[in-house]
Amino acid sequence: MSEEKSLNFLEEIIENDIAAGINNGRIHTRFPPEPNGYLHIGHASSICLNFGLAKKYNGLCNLRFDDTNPSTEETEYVDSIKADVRWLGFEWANELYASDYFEQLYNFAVKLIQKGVAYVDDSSAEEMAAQKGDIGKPGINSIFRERSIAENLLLFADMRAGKYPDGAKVLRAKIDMTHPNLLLRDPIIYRIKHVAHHRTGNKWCIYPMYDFAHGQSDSIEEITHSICTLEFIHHRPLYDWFIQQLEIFPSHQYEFARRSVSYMITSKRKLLQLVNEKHVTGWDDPRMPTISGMRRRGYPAVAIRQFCDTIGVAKRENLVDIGVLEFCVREQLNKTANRVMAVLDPVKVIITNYPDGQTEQLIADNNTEDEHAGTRLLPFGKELWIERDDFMEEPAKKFFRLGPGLSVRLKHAYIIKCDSFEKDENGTITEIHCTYMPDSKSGSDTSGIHVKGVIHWVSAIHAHQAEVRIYDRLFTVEDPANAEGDFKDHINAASMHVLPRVMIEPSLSKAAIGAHFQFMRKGYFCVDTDSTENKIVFNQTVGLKDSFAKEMKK
RNA sequence: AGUCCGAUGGUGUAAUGGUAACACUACAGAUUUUGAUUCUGUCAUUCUAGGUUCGAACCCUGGUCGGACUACCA
Repeated sequence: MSEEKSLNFLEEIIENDIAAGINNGRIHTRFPPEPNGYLHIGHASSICLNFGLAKKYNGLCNLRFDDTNPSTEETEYVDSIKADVRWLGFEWANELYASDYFEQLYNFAVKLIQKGVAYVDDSSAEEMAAQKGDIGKPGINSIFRERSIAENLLLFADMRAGKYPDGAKVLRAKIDMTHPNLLLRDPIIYRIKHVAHHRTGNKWCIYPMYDFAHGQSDSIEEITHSICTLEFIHHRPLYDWFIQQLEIFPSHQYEFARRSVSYMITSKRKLLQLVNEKHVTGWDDPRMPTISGMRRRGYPAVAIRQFCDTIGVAKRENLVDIGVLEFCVREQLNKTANRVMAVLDPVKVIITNYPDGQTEQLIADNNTEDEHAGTRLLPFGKELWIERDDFMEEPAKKFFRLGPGLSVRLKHAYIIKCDSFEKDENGTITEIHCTYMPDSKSGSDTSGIHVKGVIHWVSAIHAHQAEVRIYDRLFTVEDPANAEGDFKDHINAASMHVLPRVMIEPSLSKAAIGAHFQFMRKGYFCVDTDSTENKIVFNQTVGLKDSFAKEMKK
């Protein structure tokens, strides 16, 4: 009964708050993306946290789009974000938009003016920057700081009415130009932008700054625990100041360290660059760390959730080994993916003592890890395709596969022995000649022969062809965001290999888009969205562990 | 320079004043009709100097190191 799992620091805060009766034990979180890009693995972490916490403590979690900058935001992104959150397995209590609060936010600003703690400033961006001071050096007051309340009210109304061009005026909070926290040196809270908004159209020509929208949006929604990443820690005093001045619901913000994963990049700006400059085929390129990319690559949602859970949450910087993510993916797929046979790099095997033209149907289990997975029929014949690297002309030590005089088990089928082989003028093996042991058939083996190696194969006359895309990490360095030079200098030029002529067993030819398989002894693969009626395309999701390859490297 | 945040095996996370643990990785072995899976084992950890205490990863003080902050972005 006492399967006590330790709490992370946020759970601890929440449990303490519940125990103290704060908000009567009500828990309400939110996931607040800006719709200016696709969600990535870092967002997945935040989604799992916010939705997960709400679920664990019988609370609610909103999906709120922080859409305060119309220049960068688009409906396409809204749609993709909703799809990704749902695919990850979460459903929001309310779908909300900061833009829904524009009128209320405007009134909040008016209230600050009336209280004498906000003013309209005509200074240019350069002037304000100059007056701001510096780290460790106090700023100086703007000459517009002491305008009368009446004048500020009038000016702000005129800003809304569109009487001024972009950049002519801003509304600022009047706090303290000498504050050690730069964010409290009279921050801008409204700016003029004659730009259409993806939801409000041309209704507004002034837009609140993120800092004047985010905290109040949380407050309006009565979010109890407003969870965000560490870089917003300096903003908290500002949000608290607004809440206090406006006398509205006191949401509390808590910050955690964003999760970095090795060989990945999670800057929306940089990801957008990869897309725009065609280093990848799109936001959902299977090499991208986006949720849509990982989905297309074949990572199961449950694996991503498990990953987020495994790496936990804390406040220190981190760089999580991508191997942990791959482990979670393999662990899920091992339980769920049906086993099939596909030969990625084919070489012909001819079984000389097998009758010409004969075929037989073998029974193959789909997944021994899943007792409900069932079996399928697998055709066998005289000519087979096997993997080129399952044959060695001069077998290495401990090579348990095919080579002159060596015997091997064909999975689900017979034991064969290699008698001879043929090469072309380049030294490439073209054909391998074997004999099979008729009494060694899987399931009814009476041969008494024991072989150590088992290889996969596909019957040549029954084989279908497929394109398979093999992926490697997108970057060559562990931490591309912090590596020397531009992050694009570290793009892995060989991050994708296309195998145009892979031999697949016939059962695979009608697999549905998105279906997961284990290609035995090779890895996990899924059917790509590029597949058509006549051509099926597979993505390699992740390879199998390969202790033999590791051994050979030594 | 100022303010704030952080520091536990190679990596990530626990231990909340009482034997430093779990996962991944690495390594070794067992099982295996996937060199997969599974199972067993091994290596390896509290930034530093003081203080409080019977007892400190934990509390206090100083230091060191790392990070964040100076957009009409979020």
